[in-house]
Amino acid sequence: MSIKAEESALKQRGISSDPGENLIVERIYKAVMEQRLAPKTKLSESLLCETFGVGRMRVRRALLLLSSQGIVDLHSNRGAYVACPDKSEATDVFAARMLIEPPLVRELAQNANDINLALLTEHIALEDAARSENQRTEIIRLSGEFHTKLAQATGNRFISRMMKELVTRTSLIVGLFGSSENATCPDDEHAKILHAVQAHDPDQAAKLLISHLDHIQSGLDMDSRVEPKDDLVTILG
Amino acid sequence: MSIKAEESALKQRGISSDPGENLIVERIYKAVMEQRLAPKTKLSESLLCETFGVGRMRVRRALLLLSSQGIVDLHSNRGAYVACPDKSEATDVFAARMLIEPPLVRELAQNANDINLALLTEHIALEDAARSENQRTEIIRLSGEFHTKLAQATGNRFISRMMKELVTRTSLIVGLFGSSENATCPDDEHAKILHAVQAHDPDQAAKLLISHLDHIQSGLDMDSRVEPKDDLVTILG
DNA sequence: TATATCACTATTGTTAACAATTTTTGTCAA
DNA sequence: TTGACAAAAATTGTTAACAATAGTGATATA
Repeated sequence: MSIKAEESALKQRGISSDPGENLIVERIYKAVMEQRLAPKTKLSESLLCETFGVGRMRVRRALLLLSSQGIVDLHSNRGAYVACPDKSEATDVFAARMLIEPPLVRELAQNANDINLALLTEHIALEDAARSENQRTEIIRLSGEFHTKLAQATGNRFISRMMKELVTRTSLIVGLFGSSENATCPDDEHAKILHAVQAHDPDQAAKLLISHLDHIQSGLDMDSRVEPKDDLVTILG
Repeated sequence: MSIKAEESALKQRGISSDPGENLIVERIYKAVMEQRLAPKTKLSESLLCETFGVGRMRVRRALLLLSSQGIVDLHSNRGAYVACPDKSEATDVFAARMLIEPPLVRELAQNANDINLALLTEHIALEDAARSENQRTEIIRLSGEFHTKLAQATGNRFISRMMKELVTRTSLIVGLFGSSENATCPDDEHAKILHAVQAHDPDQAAKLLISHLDHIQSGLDMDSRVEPKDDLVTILG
């Protein structure tokens, strides 16, 4: 299905009236979230044009947007590359999450909205399903998106956007520095956090969240390296 | 001084190797922060091209970046307009700030870095100066930027970016909904917050910050309206 | 006078050709 | 073989012409 077709399909449902580079952005975002696109992978304009069946203008706009979200780096006259966070950025990302997420779940535990909590329960079911079927990329993506959905449950668009950005960065970081074994944290931690939220226990929710983040961070080896690989057309298709 | 000249000047100092639409972005950002650019003001491409002496491409890239930061809204085939937050967005902005800023100043109060605190002291001096000289736009901008600099004092680039975005939005909101009298909060509140931070008193710092935000928010009248006006060339020059 | 329609203008969106830069390739000499 | 240099190719950056759309005003009609 071509981009244009998808776009007009969305338009009919009234979902998107804005330019269609969002689809390119979303696909690359998803590929990064699933760690199918390794850091430093080059995203050449011509390749993306062919892959998505779109003109160069769209691709360039998409790359600019992705760069403003920190997902790709633009090097003048040299093109776009998947962002490659270093140790110091990794530190910042986790520090930021440690700052924001505890008050976030505290807030949720206090002002629980049943509908949104139901969505989270549903999400955890998806995670479990993916885990039991051993779908690596799904597990990775859903695992990150749990935190995004926590933020969405507040109903606050700014908090949602911030968390989405931080989670995406985290995905890059885990891909870069994560030792292969715990790339997938063997998690019921998400479920426990959700339970604490549902039990209206802010302290417990915050405590579990902090140890969850600690757990993820301590599973990183800041001296690992990974090489870009694979075929872009396959990855993004 | 033309954009190109400014840009190469920056380049020489090694500050910016990326495309020069950043300068356009920064100028519009600043104009918004100083409430010289009212919400809904149209930012036409041709006018911006002339104003900044730049091609259409640069302008369009700048507008796209500004839209990704929520500073302008892009309407398909109709152009770019300064963002006009509604009541619900205003609520979200303050809720987000209430969530993030208290832990932020707590963190600062605990891990105070003398150099960064000195910068904040300096900033407050600037605010005082602007106030005593009655420089309206300076006061407004500096007043907002105090919070941005609080975030910068953490040394965490993500926290800084988030706060910068929230503060910018706040500026738009205060411009829209702020009753004219307290457009400038008669502030020693910033100084008090800083003192609490310097005294390593997280609780007090957080408490003062919360009441400060409450103060700003309660000074808003959610039924006000403002009309776009003035000459863009003057505003941005 | 009010309203609807149509042509016109102004503005934005898109494309394709061109320019500039980087990367690669090939050649030659040490 | 290695290194430096130069030409060629590939890629990105820019510009300008063209297409499409929305806004404006005039005209005609009820």
